[in-house]
Amino acid sequence: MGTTIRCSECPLRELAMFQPIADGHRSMLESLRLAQQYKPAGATLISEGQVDAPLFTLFSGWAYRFKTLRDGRRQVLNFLLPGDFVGLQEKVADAALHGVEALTDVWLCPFRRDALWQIHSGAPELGYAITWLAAHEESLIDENLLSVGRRNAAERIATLLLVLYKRAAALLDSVPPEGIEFPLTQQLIADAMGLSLAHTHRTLRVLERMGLHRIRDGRLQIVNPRSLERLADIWADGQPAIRPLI
Amino acid sequence: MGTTIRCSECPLRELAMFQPIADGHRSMLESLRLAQQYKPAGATLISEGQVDAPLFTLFSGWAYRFKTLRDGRRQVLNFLLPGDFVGLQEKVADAALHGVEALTDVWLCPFRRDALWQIHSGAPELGYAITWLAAHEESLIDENLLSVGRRNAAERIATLLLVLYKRAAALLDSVPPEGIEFPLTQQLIADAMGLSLAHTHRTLRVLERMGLHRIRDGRLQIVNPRSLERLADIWADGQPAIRPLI
DNA sequence: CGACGTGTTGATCTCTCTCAATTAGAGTGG
DNA sequence: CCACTCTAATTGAGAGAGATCAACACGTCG
Repeated sequence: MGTTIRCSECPLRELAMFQPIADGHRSMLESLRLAQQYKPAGATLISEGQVDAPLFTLFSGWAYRFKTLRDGRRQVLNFLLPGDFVGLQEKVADAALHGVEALTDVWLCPFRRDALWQIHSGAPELGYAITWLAAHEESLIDENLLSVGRRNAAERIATLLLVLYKRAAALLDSVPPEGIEFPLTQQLIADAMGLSLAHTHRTLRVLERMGLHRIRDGRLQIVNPRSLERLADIWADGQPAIRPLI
Repeated sequence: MGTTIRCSECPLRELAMFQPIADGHRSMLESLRLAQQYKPAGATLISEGQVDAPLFTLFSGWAYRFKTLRDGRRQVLNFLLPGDFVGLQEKVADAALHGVEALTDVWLCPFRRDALWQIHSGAPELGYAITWLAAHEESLIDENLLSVGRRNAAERIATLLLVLYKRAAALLDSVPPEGIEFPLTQQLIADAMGLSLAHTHRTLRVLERMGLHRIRDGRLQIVNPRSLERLADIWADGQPAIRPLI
């Protein structure tokens, strides 16, 4: 796990959820890429206000984007899973308008600073894919905004668990009976859903007691998907069948 | 106001806030464009769940994107002003995940369904601009999510007024003393900030009594920008100096 | 072993919601 | 010109979801 994996051997691409890519495009990406980087859990990947932020694809592990107010109140904007493309927003602003932090140990595939333009100009298909990814991430945030603005605590948490479960499960060949890896702390759930820690905890307890889900040893099981979905009120399951990977 | 304005004579482009564009690109856009469309205030531009949603640039007027829950609770995701590019998200999903409604009478510059790909493949600079716009809109929603998740009612409303004021003012040569056009109802402000109508009204009153702003006859004046900014706790004023226009 | 992070829980408080009316202005039809 | 309707703004009273504050438990780790 110390050496750089070549794009031509990228295991992420093996997954059915990612679009196939032409060999030419694959090698182009490889030429724009730098060596893979490892960062431990808790590491800052992009700091709020950072001027020359990196551009990378999350290769493994979980991370999250967030914003904070001066007095310390923090809002998690969304969670990042393998395959997510990070740093786009920094390219439209002088400085990063949000921070990104590793939630677990992560590996990144960083790109050269000029990669965004190189990709657009050299491979329109991939440029289109980047636009796609940007629009897709926005749709995730839209869903979060709906949660935080209009759902009550139980509904918010049900929605979050469900959405994260589906996203994480899509990256697995099959979901083990103990459920998926789920590294979120209650504080993080609270910060993502605009709730206090205490209320998040109590609400989590209620859902668990109702037999909707279970979180044990850093793993999440969805016990009663039907009820959770009814609570969350999600239609259009949100998860596209297949997506690009840059 | 009944005839289609040619892109080569587009008055929006005259504004300093929009990037200049090469003649070739301008004519390309023109070839991908359909006739301008007028829609009255309240018209549905894209309905939630719509399958083959249009792609357009808002030419004049205000609109907003929103999502609703089955029981009718509604969350406004963001407001759209002239120059905003709409319908990108619909291209990454089978169906529109949100609705778009005209807030005032509007004029649209709709594009052919295949325009997105044509632009990316035929003019990478414009493809890049589209990615830019997508990332920029996401940053607006990030700010909204921070508001709704972590700011109290007064802070939320201060933030919204300030941000909308700046965006709208940037589209004007100069701001008249009566302030900018401001067509939002209190219900809409409530739905955007995740508040109830009653509390929105009371909070608006408080801010006005404190001498921070004034809303009269559909116009918004910022009376005390300093205090509003302190309340809103906005750094990095968020508004890029110059942006693309598709 | 003490420090620290995370989970857990009780008691209290308050911001914001809900429900209910009332007012004001614009538009419509007779 | 006036009744009628509708939308948006306005306001009061009461209720409640969720915040805040304060402990305590438990496991890990240097």
